[in-house]
Amino acid sequence: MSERWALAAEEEGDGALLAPLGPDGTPAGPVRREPDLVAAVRDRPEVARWVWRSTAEVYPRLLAAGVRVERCYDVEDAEQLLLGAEGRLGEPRSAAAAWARLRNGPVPPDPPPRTAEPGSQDSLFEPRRVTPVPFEGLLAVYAEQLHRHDRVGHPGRMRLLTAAESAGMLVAAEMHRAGLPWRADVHRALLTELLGERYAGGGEPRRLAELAGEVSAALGRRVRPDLPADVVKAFGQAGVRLGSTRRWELARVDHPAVEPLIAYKKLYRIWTAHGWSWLADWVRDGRFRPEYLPGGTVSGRWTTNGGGALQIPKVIRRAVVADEGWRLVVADADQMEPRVLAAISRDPGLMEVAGHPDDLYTRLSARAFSGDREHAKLALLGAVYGQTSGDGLKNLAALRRRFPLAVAYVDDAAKAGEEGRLVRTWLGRTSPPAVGSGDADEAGLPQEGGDEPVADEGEFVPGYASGNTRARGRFTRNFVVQGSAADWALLMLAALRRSLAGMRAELVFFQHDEVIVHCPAEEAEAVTEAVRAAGDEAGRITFGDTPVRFPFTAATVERYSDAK
DNA sequence: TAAATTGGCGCC
DNA sequence: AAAGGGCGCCAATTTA
Repeated sequence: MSERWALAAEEEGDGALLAPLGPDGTPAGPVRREPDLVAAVRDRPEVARWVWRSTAEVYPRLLAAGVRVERCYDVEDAEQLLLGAEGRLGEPRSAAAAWARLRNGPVPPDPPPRTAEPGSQDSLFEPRRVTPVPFEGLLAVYAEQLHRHDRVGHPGRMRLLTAAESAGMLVAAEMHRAGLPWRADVHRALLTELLGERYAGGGEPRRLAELAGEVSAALGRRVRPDLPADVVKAFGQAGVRLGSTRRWELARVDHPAVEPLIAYKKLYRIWTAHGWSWLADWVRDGRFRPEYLPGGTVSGRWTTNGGGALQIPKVIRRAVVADEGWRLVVADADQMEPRVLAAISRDPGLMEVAGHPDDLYTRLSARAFSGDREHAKLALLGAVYGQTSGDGLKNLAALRRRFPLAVAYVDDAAKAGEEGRLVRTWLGRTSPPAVGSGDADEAGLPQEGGDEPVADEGEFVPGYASGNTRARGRFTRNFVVQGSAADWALLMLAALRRSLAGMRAELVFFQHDEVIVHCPAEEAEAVTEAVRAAGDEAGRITFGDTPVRFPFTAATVERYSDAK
């Protein structure tokens, strides 16, 4: 049937340790050592799931040898998710730590996170400094983890979550390997067009220097536009008081320096964040290969390491061009937040609105906002983000009248946060505890030790400032929606990956609710269909039996910038 | 002098 | 008119 094997790379050399696993996760045969990890996997196509310490440690080696696996179980990722579910977030998550806890031994701290170095696109191949765990430890931790799934609030959902995020780990490694097609020549031409030529001695390109000159001329003295303090001072001398140099504040000021200043800031950003040095650092052989970290944010959204892959400015997307004869299928999930809110709150009205593939906000506005789509959208996003002022509040009242369960769902999450309780996504990813709350979670599980996670020390101290309490409420309010959307996205990616397995198409980019698949032109139609199917399938698997649809806007293009 | 923080802005 | 969630990255400034 579905065979499961545990696998570990030997610390030295190419060898591997392996063991077949029984239904309860314990070894079903002797541990064996084989001299070639890649061959060990390649020669066992019947294995349906590989259990290993860390996907990032093992899978790049397999991919480099052209070997893919169907499924895996990432023990360290699962440890992190289980610790969260148990209200123990912040305890070390390494397999070595989990093994130490099982034996009541001293628990080693986690190694610090690695940051990708510019230029070293193969950072995934560099072994991470980890505390080694013996193979018997890995086996024991895995078997124990299976039991721990049974003790959380929703065991079935938790099993789905750990399996899905493990699938995400496979996708992440495969996307890193494939890379986003990137035309350096197009990028360079774009930079020259926007920024002007570079001067020989370095420094700002021509267009930036010109704009800096215009700003200075308008303010009557030399100003460095990239220094907020200098800008505020110069405006002050010109009789304009600024609290900051943020764009929205500048845009309200009537002064001839504003326009060139805003233009400067926009171009400066492109120059520093996605300019010539970025190109030299991150694009190699026509591909941009960021390192993806599934579950890199507390809410479960992915992050990337190096190159700012999730913040590629729209104007730069012209450099993302499919290979000759190939296309990019660019697909965006439509109105994901309200659809997810409908599914998790089970609000009948909102589920009905979200039960169609056409524009949700239009339907919403027809129901509760006399056809005003913008108001409908603002009200819903305001509810999800915890907006505290503006039009949002009046519109929120209308939303609450028509969709009481949906609004109550996020209100309850906000209340939980304000009271220092934990909240969870639909599949069971848990919010980090409020630092300073010190309480065990609602399941009444004790918290070991007095050390809180070091992150955010000093924020959210109850009783210190009500502003922090409210901020905590906004965070948990958003967490349940954003995080459940991330749950869905994992299942969507897993489903899409499965459908693409028989094609030449490759997933090359993922950004929260958007995917890019690079494929031969003749496969584009099938890929588009696969994406659409993956969206709805993920909706069914993640959220169960609801009428909510998860449609995509998909475009087949040669350049990323031509989508939407 | 190196590490941590700040301001700003890109994306969702 | 002004404001609400999550990030990463850069340059400058402050802190240790």
